[in-house]
Amino acid sequence: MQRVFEALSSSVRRKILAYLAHTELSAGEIAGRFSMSKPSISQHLSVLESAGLIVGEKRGQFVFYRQVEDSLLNTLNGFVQEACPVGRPLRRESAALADERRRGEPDADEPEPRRR
Amino acid sequence: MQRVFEALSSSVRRKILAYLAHTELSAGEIAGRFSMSKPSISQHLSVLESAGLIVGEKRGQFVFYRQVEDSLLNTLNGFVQEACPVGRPLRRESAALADERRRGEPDADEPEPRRR
DNA sequence: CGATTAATTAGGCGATGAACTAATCATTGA
DNA sequence: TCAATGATTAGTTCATCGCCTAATTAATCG
Repeated sequence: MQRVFEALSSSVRRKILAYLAHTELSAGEIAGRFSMSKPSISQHLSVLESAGLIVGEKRGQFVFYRQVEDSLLNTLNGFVQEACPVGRPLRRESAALADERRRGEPDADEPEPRRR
Repeated sequence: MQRVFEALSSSVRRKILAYLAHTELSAGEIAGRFSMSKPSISQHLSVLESAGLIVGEKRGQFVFYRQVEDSLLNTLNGFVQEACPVGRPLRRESAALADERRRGEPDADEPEPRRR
């Protein structure tokens, strides 16, 4: 999940995903759509691939990239469920928190007190 | 949109959102749950607020933060529409989710990011 | 009015990210 | 086999991020 959000934090990478939304493209074809060096784009592609958002397949001289459809949706879905108010049954932590707040009782979750 | 994804790229900030999923909390209450200085948390809160994901309201001595519910969902929705290969799978996923929720099904746990 | 508590601002510092050029690897085709 | 093309790896530079401590602003209370 960390890698996915990190990957999505770049507008270039989001744009690449948009380019790959409906077709596969070779690394060069992708790079050709940006005013940026090919190695830089290659780096972005590798970030996206590490995040499991796209996959590259080498065919002959070219590497064709395409989206891994499931993972994007699953990740967003997972996040929404965790952090969205209207999302479904509360994550334990948050539920406990809301509950505890109702009682006005503090608690130590994972943090340790900090000096100052 | 840029700011939103930037904000979400930090696990600390995502965790803050999770804490605020079902209740509001003061800056200090939030900071108390992390082993990190208050100024650092304050900075994270300001990033989240700049992204329009949360809002802080000063009441007396305290600043209470809560989520801005709409914007998070709208942003994710906008991105999904733009970058997802098909609109269909989303609906199917959503339908399955709703269905599953109707049955009171426990959730699949957080998937671990894959190695590569 | 001080003193205390909550929170933010300011400034500094190390780590990380993102870009480039140059070099290398792999495949194709004359 | 050798030149050309596609792509990645290596190595460098520069800006930004994220954390810290110290100082400042704002509100509460004796």
